[in-house]
Amino acid sequence: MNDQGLARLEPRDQLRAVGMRVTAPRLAVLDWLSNHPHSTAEAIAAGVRERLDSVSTQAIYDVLNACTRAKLLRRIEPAGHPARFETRTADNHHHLVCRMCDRTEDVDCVVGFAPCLEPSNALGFILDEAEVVFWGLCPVCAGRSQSTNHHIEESV
Amino acid sequence: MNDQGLARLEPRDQLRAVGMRVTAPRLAVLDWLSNHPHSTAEAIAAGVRERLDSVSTQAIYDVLNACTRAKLLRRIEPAGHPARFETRTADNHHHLVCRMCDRTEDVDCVVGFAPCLEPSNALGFILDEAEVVFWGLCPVCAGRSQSTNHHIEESV
DNA sequence: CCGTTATCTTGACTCATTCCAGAAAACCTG
DNA sequence: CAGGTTTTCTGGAATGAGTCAAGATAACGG
Repeated sequence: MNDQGLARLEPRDQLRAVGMRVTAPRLAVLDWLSNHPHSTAEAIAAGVRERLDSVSTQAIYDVLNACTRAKLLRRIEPAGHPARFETRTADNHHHLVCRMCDRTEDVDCVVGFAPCLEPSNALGFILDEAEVVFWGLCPVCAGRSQSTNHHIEESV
Repeated sequence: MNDQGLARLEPRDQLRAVGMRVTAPRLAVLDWLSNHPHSTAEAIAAGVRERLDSVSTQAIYDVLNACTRAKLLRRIEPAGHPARFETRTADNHHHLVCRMCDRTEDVDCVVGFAPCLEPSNALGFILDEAEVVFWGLCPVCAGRSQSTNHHIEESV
């Protein structure tokens, strides 16, 4: 079973495939994330509690850590933000993050499969991952900040 | 005065150039960082206290934040690690981080000046920075982990 | 040298996350 | 499908990195 295959399974079978026990909190977390990628632990906890009505915060963190270790989830940690999680683990894709509203979106590799995985000079390091975060403003915030600036300019 | 020029000035003159007051904690932090790039706030505090014998932790954070805002310093925050600071701010270079010992080194842009600053599809985001972190093992840790594995294989 | 204003000190506090010990539940086994 | 093992979950305390706030101190501009 390769990673690509794993992603197509139901949460229940994904857990079985990596030898993890099937529990309600795990199913709920995986299910929530498949519909709400890039959620924080807090948002996931809120979503999971909507349908399980009682899950400890610690359980959420345990589930996220166990699934990340088992490669069912991927954790991203944009500078200055709490960690976010996603179910898309099969490829080394990257992220766009809005500096204003924190909206986070996927972007495919810039150059073929592993972009930039060969830096100009690796100084002897043995690399296993190239993590790329593009920072900027999402279309909504870009529009808003422009109109805000406009407003400020007018009122000065 | 452009950014390249700033970098060549003494700390005292860098501060003056951006209109900040010259204080002992600021001089000590800038001086320490020019000799110890990629230090954490804690390491910087320790270094600064060696020659100032009394600086509050809050002062260290204030200095780091003020200088980062003024672009005299750049802050990098590798996932799962406390923030690190460096004086090299004139270019958009990237970093190698060792997963084992946290050693952090600079690498130049992979492709020309702003590598990857154009993702395949920016989804309408207006980007201002492409942050790249290469994760792996530094030469020392790679050597050590290889000999460790060897040892394990032998002992099994 | 003085006044203004930025900076520093001290100490409380937040946030995201982890650690711990015991209770509960999932899986294997017969 | 009951019993035993082992993993996972609960509840509560604790951690690390960093921020907030109020008053004391010290840079700079005149």
